[in-house]
Amino acid sequence: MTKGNSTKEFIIEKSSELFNIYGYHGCALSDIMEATSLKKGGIYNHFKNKDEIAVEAFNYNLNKVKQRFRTATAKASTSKGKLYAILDAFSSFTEDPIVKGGGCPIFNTAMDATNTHPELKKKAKEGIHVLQRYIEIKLEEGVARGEFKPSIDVHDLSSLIICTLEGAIIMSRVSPEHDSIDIARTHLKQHLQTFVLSHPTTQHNKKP
Amino acid sequence: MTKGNSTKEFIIEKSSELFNIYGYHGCALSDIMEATSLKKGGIYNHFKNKDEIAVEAFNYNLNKVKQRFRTATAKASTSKGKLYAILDAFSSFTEDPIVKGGGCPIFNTAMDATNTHPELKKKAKEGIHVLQRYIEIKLEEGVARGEFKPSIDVHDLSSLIICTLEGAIIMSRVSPEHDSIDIARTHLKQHLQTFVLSHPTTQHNKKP
Amino acid sequence: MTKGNSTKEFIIEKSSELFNIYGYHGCALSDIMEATSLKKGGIYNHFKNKDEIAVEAFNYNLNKVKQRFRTATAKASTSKGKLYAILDAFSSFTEDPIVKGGGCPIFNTAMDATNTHPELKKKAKEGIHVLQRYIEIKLEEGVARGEFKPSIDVHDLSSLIICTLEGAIIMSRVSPEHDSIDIARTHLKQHLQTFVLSHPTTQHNKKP
Amino acid sequence: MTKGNSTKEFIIEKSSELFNIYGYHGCALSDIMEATSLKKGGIYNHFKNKDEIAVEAFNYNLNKVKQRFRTATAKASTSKGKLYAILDAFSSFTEDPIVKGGGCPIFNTAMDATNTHPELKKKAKEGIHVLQRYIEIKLEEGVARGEFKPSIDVHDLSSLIICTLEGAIIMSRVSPEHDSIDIARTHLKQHLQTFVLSHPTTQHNKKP
DNA sequence: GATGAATGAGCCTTCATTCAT
DNA sequence: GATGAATGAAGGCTCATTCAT
Repeated sequence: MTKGNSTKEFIIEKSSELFNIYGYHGCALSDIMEATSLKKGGIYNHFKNKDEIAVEAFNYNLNKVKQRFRTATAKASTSKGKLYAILDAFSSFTEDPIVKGGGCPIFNTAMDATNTHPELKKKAKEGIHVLQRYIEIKLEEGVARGEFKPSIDVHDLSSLIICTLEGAIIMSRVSPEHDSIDIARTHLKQHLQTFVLSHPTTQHNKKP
Repeated sequence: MTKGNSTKEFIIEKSSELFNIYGYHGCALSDIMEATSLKKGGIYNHFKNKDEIAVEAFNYNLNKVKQRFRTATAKASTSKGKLYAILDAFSSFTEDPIVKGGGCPIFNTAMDATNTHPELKKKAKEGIHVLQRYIEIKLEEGVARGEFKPSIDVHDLSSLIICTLEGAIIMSRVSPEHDSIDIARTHLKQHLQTFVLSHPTTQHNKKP
Repeated sequence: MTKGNSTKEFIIEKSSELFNIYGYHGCALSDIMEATSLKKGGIYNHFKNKDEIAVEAFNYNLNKVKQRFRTATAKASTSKGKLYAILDAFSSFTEDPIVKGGGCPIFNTAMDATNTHPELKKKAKEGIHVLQRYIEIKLEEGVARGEFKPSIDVHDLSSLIICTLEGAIIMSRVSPEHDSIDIARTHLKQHLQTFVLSHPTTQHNKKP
Repeated sequence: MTKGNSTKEFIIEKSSELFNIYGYHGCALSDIMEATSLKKGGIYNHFKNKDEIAVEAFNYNLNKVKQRFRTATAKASTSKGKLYAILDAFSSFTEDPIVKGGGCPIFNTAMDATNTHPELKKKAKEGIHVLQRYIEIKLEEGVARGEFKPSIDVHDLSSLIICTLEGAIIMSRVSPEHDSIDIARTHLKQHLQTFVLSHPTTQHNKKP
């Protein structure tokens, strides 16, 4: 990696944190300058404008999210294991944040960019779609493997999983003292046990 | 109400939309000037700074949210009816937005203000707490009335309802073409039927 | 005149000099700030951008040019007198500049804006057209009054007068030690004597 | 010619167009980079700064102007022929521009550099002087050869020719739809016929 | 109560230039 | 001889805020 590339990568890394923390409008170039110890010109040598930095920073964060899910599912051999690993991966966003500022960078960007930055919003939307498709595929595989009931609606179920856990992540971000993410995860696991798994493990979930 | 007060109210109304659409940093005073057809001085006569407008605008939106829940639950006579009305009220955020810009203004503000505006974040957090407490009370009433099982954990259940539906509202805001909010609501109703209601109505939910 | 208007007028006056001296790109807002002792915001309260200042500054200078021609021709009662007054007015640009920086602000702007500022170029072009039309009218009047030969081509003659004198003004601006403007004026007067006036005064022009 | 020299020459060629089109302040180094497909360093290897490029670019254009006059006069054998060729050469600036951007690069630079770039202004002034001297010499030769009247003032006549035609060239640049250059040329030829040539050809010029 | 004029700080971006590689 | 990375200064413009009127 040349010096230029590593500097560019460095700017993206730092910016990816700043944008996740402060949002697009809340993160000024002067913040990036300070975080990177570079001057304006030094930054603009690598990007044609702030938008380009923001987009690349988003891609960087998106990859980190994907990576976390890939790593999590890779460890499991069964579809059930993979599905549970996905739930756990979502939960991990709270204890072990993907990026400084916390929460899920995809949803953070989605919220930040809606109504203010069409290009970034589009990227975030695509990110959500990728995430949902990732879960759908795991569900389809489970059905194909006979682990999950053929009657399940993979679209609806993946949507439900994302909404429930992303909602909980946001709530945890605002109220870290609450256990919203655990509640959400526990609930979803119970739901999967009851309605999705072909051969549910006998267990006693006390939480409704 | 004096003329001054009504002008102030007018500024708050307009600002409440702008802040919900663009966020704190994304909404400039010049936007408020344009929306109100007032000049700088005309606005600063009523507020000491932008923060004060933002806080009052948030309160204004928070009241609208509360009002919608109150109106919804008032129509129902049973606890189950009230609880279902709450779920429907959440869903209504998408078809019939509380405020221009869509979504839930409490969560919108929470996302926008975390890491950027401590005072506003605190207000949003309190708003979420009020919302959760409101649902808890309805659950407690249902238990007291024998409609809901005494075994339910009202804290966990209220948390789950909010996370699931707020997550879905955000997803709908970003991807309006998805039916995430209906999926979430249907799921929660099925869950309530199965695990919360003391005397569930017999019904055949096909969706898992 | 309100304070605002007088400030705006003041900015235009100062800018009209700066733009004539340095051109559009050569005159920075900081120059206008210094010349007016105002800060950026104070200037932008009166104009929406630099272009608007430049256009109004051009109009201001254009009016000064028109005024000089009007004043000059007003003193003469015959068409010949008016025409000669126009030639003298052009010459006066050199000894008694219309605006700081010298030359003719219309042609200065025309040169400055061609290829760099379409809107300003258009204004300058219109200014030249107005100037030419002004001379044409004086020529037509002279023909109508029987002072000028009916055979003259007012378009060609007005074009010739402007080109010759504007060319000389530019040359004087670059080489003030040369008498190019006098040479041009003398030549044109001789030409008018010989070819335009119906009843030329007998005189002995020694210059070819 | 070494590779370095040819690169330098290439930069000058490209820059000479850009400066003629946009002027000194209007032509950024980034424009030269784009036009030459060279990077910053590649340009600064050959010039110590932008000024040096501008000066060499001016010289380059000045040479092209000189060349056009030399070529034009070389074809004629009589002084009258050479003088008329000079007038035609001026006119050719409009139909067949010396350099992209049109007009006369000497006067373009003179207008651009007055008040903004002393060194460049001095070069332009020298260029005008060279041009005037060139015409004076042709006039003197004509007198010596008995073609032109001995009474003519070569200084005044050369000044008149330049002013008239350069003024017309500028006017053509701003208003290409006008025939200012033809009007100017026709006028000057008639003037030469009448007042300069020792043995004028009988002809009937209809234009005054 | 509302205006308009003014400010200072900050915004994103481009400038010409330098220099190690 | 050419590059790419970096800089400091300056570019035009918008920000939230103040205050005399």
